[in-house]
Amino acid sequence: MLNETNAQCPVARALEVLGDRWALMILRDAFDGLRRFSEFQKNLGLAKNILASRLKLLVESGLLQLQPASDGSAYKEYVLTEKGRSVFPLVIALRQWGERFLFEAGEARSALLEQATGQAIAPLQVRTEDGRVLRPEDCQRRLVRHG
Amino acid sequence: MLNETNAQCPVARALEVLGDRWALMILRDAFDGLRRFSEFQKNLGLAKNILASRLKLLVESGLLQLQPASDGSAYKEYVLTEKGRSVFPLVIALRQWGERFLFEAGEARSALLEQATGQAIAPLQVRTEDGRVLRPEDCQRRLVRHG
DNA sequence: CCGTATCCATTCCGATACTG
DNA sequence: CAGTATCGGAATGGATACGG
Repeated sequence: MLNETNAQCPVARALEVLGDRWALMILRDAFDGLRRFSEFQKNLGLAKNILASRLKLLVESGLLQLQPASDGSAYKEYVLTEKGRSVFPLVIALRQWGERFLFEAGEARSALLEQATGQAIAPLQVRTEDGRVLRPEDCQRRLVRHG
Repeated sequence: MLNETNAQCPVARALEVLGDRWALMILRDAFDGLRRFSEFQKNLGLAKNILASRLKLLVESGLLQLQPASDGSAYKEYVLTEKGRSVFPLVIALRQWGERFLFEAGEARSALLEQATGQAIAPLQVRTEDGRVLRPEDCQRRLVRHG
């Protein structure tokens, strides 16, 4: 997918790992606390061979890590690494965008922002380091390229 | 891709639109100021028929909008709608994650956060509405489901 | 339970040629 | 310039069977 220009683009590189159809769904479930192969499979409803290959990719990419099962059983668990946990803002961005634009009025949107903490999440905003909110128009032609 | 469980998940819905191999790359370029068919094609290096179908999808999904060309030529331009501009934090999240984890030390990372504004972007953080930083561990089992 | 191996259907993508 | 039409190959996904 990457040509020479885009090989230097961090967005393009990130999409090489995360742009897959299942990667972010698996990570979403991992953030939800899922760890076991069968849990992912049940919740995602995808074929086992596909799940196996995606999990392997995520492990190889360093987003997930295989660990002994926490319940003492003989099996392994897939747990997020620091690199994987760092995808959190991305998943939240997806979630907020989906909530805002992809639900009809009738679909109980109000409940969607509630968390286990009982505390709503504030909308993600892009800010400069001095605290100003940065809008897309403000950084045209510099989002991608280096020079 | 969506089963019944995930059809109600805003992350899954968002990925139905944005999880495509090209959608976020096109939007990235749109944030960079690209508007014309040929500009996208040149920068992304994908086949014209593919680009045409993706642009059509993005227009149908309400992320892009066809407008008369700003330079007075006879052609049309693809410009971001409000819905499309709202993907901005997501692209920034991708970018920051890519910069942090997908570049080696030798690859001039320092320049990557510079913007046209000359001002660095602060790392995106997920916060509750009362201002506390929210980490993934804090909201297990409530990221996706409603009930 | 946790995968791997195999097979098949479908979808996606790139290249090319063509049109207004 | 901005697409559409067509085609072949590659990648993807699902189902099933099998093994540790």
